[in-house]
Amino acid sequence: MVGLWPMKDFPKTFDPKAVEAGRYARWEAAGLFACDPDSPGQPFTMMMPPPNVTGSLHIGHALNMTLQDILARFWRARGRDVLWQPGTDHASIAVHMVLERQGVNRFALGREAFLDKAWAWRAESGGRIVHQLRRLGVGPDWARERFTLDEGLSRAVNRAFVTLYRQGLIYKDTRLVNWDPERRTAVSDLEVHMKEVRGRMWHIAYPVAGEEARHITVATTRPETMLGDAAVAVHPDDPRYQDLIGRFVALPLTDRLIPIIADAYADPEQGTGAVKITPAHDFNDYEVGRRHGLPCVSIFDDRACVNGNAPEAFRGLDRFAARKAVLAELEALDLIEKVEDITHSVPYDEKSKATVLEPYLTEQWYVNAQALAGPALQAVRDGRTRFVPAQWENTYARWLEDIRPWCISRQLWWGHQIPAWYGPDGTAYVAENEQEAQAQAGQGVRLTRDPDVLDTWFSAALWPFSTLGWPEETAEVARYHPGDVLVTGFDIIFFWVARMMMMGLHLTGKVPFRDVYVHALVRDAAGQKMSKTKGNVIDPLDLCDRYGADALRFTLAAMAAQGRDIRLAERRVAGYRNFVTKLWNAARFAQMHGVALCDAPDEDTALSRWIVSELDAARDAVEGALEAYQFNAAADALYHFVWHTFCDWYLEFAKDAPASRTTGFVLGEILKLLNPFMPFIAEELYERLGGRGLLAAQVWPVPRARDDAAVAEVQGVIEAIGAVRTLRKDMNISDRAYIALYIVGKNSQLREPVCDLVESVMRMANLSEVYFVAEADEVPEGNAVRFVVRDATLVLPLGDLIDPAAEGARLAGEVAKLDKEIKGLDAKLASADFTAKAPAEVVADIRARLEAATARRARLAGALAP
RNA sequence: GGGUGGUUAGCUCAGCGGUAGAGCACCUCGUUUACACCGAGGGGGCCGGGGGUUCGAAACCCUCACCACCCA
Repeated sequence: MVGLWPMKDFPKTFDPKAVEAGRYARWEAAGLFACDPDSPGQPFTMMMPPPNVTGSLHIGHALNMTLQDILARFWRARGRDVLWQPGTDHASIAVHMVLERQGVNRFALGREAFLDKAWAWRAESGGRIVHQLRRLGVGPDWARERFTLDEGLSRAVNRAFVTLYRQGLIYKDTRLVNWDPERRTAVSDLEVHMKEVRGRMWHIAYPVAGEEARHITVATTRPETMLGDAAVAVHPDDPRYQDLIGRFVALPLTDRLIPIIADAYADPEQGTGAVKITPAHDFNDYEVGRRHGLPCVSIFDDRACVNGNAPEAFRGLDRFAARKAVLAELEALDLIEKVEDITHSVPYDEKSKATVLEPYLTEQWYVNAQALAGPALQAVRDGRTRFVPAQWENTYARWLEDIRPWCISRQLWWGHQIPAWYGPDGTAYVAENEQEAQAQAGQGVRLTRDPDVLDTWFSAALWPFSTLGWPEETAEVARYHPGDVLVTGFDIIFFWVARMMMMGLHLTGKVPFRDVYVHALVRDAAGQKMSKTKGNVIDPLDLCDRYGADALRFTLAAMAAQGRDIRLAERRVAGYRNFVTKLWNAARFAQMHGVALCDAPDEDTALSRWIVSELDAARDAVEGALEAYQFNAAADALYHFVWHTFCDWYLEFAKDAPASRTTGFVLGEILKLLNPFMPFIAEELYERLGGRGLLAAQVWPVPRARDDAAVAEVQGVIEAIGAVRTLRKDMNISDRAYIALYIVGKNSQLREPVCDLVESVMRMANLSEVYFVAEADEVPEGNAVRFVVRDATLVLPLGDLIDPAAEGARLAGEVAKLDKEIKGLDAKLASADFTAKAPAEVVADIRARLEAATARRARLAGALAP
């Protein structure tokens, strides 16, 4: 099959847009991405971290998905039955926010109508990201796509909840939580974003009860919370306040007396050393309050407006208005001693970063995470689950060792409604469905379901097995669980990885995955985290448009070095786009000369055996790197082989006889090796070169015997050509001046390889003739440039083109350089410590280097002498 | 305050006990039909500072400085 594509249809550059969509559709239609439970292949399971249903593709997703797709395509080609499980999570609070932004007020609308709107939104624009993923060329098993609110996954959630509840590991408790007063819901400790903001520190004098003239001064950034103060604390050893401990202050603006207590929480160095204690509105104060049995009086309602526990005058004011009112009153009473401008950390909600969160005392559902953490820690300690890079084990372990109860209820509507029903007396009946709850309560008891939903991460924690049908004992659970690897970013080790470990081990007895590959964060070229507000966001779809998905994918892989963030500069993408073009043109060259893909190379030439050996080395490097999740090393090996070995040398040599089986063979193998990284162009070229079927369905190249002798031969030729080129440039000989080359050494190891490739050598080094001579005096008289390659002296008789003095100086310089090297190596070998203590192979290596340098010096000196 | 990672060529980064590397940028030459998104050649580094371990350190240990992130 020759001339399959007329040259006018094989332009000089690859147009990604023209082929990407069509290629993807063909892969999908061919069922290429589907797992095959009946296949004899060993399963390879990878759970896609489900993107948020409100999300759209950002560069972090692009990295995460590209790396997974590389693994999926690689292992599939190596014969594994790959299940890459896709889906999205329902993102409770994010969906609420999306609808809020559209002007939907859920409290006005009511639960059912709100949920209708949420589902309608999801049907229309939810999961946009799932379609964007196709632009990247990534291929999970779309037929198995799941959503965390799917019926099966919801059943898994109920089963998990009920199981843990019956085991006493889920319970209700009243404690302080982080509260979002706008959405009126609890939020996770992990979803609190501490932001440094300018604020003020007010110093307020509290009158000591029964001593009109005496005050104790407390400092606070939140004066409005004084209405809920339960005490003033001083350090037990603080000499200033010894006589006040146990006495009371008259809390201004109220008619309450509150005690002055001694607690080490009060820092004598800070401010006045006295601190107001508001147990219902501050996490630290809550602990102090518990230690001292103080009342815990909340002065806010769920919207953070002052409630009935505060004096009449302030009721109904929101927290910001309340602050103004309190300050005005205190001012009027002349109790404000000082106001300082400060910067301090204020808790905002992670999602919008706009709402100030409020510590708020409520009853919520909790998971006893401490009980689940032990097995999760143990599984990593004994290696059943392995972090790559391993350093993340520490992060994981430190968090689990110090884990707090996991608040799983949210006062939201979009999500898994908690499977708990209450009787009229408040008794809770926890069951997988209402019928069972009714059965527990007894017929005729009126039940009301708990209105709250679960933290989205609760269902996400079940993802590795709920997607496979758990709690049913499905064939998929048996085959694909536990998974082989989870590829994710470090930012969700706590949110997700740790929780999957805890839930997976507890509910299934197995770790959810063997390896956790933790990749970097993608930053901008200056190392800044990308954010919309900074305006430094790089849009992966835009990069795909401008450079092609293959170039973007290859860039991300090439920069994904372990343990380091990626600073993505656009010119790197452009650079790898150039690599795509280079590959394209290599194939174009082959096509022009009628090369077609071939199952086996020629065996009869050193050139062929050399490139096949180099190809095999590249295959080996890529395999080893991918098995170890060293994506950058794999990409580098491919880049170097394709460009600097295949294109720069092999194709140049091959120009004398381009249409060889070897060229067709090596090109085909290159496409297979590149397929995981740049699937679009690889597939396109595979077809253009007459490949059968789809490239993406081909098996990975098998190892081949390498021929070290052929490698050494061709490398000698390459060195000789390189040496001639360098010398020409040094001597300022134009590329167009064709000159003769004399190789001194009739039995040189260079002789045969150079003779075999002499046409190429002459073309590549711009030579007019190549002569082999036995002795240096056979070279014609006159000025010449001499240099040494391996065991031969090469001479370029250049006559008047060179200045003999300059050439003599150049040679002397070379000799001096070698003398220095020889001296260094000699010194090393002269050291008894070195020869005695260094490993034998290192000593032998130094000896060999010394010998080579000495021989080289002798040849150069010989050239210098006559 | 506690923890983690980083500091290697102008830039972005590999390498992590045995001759300092890549890509981009830069300089010189080149448009002979695969490719100027190219080819050929070249310059450029006390591997953050200081100690130590070792026959040998960019790499291992200690320490300091600065940067980034995570947790309080």
